Amino acid sequence: MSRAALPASFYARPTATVARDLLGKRLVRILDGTLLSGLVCETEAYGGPDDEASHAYRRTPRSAIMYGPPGRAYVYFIYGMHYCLNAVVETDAQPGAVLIRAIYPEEGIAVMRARRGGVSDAHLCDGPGKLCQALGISLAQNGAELTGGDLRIEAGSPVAEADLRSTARIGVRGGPDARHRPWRFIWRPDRPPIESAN
DNA sequence: CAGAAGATCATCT
DNA sequence: GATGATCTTCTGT
Repeated sequence: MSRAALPASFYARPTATVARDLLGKRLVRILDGTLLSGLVCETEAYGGPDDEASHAYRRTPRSAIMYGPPGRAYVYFIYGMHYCLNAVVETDAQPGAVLIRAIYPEEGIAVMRARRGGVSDAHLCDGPGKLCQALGISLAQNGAELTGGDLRIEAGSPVAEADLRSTARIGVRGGPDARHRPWRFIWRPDRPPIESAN
């Protein structure tokens, strides 16, 4: 499979575009020397001057990284117990971020199971806090370069890319006019990649 | 410095 | 569908 990390130019585009295009891409995490990965299947777009829900709506110490170069990880701690992983997108003029909401686990599933404390496979990584727990992502990864290293995003598999060429396979919810809900992009492949392997 | 809210999750009814 | 867990971050005083 292709193991080329996406270049920074991939992220230097409008937030919703990046959120859409991240579907099917491979999120890779090297944890204690073990490779864990899964295909991105749900994202959410935050950004733009009118998005009050975006952490970049106001510039604070926490959101400062969103004003930096695109292609880095923005990790924050929420509800006293969960971490959320974002990709910084756009430019310093239009800061934005894409929340990675869910992935289909593919590699290193045994490790993910252990880290998730016995939940069923269907719920290993089906939420922003869950995937961070499964992949060992915390504030230590804040600011990490997603273009290479222990936390990176690679091109998707040919099968995933082909499936995503059909717009019908992508669900979209929210948007600026839907009660200020952020754009959410959902990809549900015909055959969930989880095999009983690993 | 106090107070409230929060891009969530697991569990319970 | 509702609730508790748990604490950082931000805002107003």
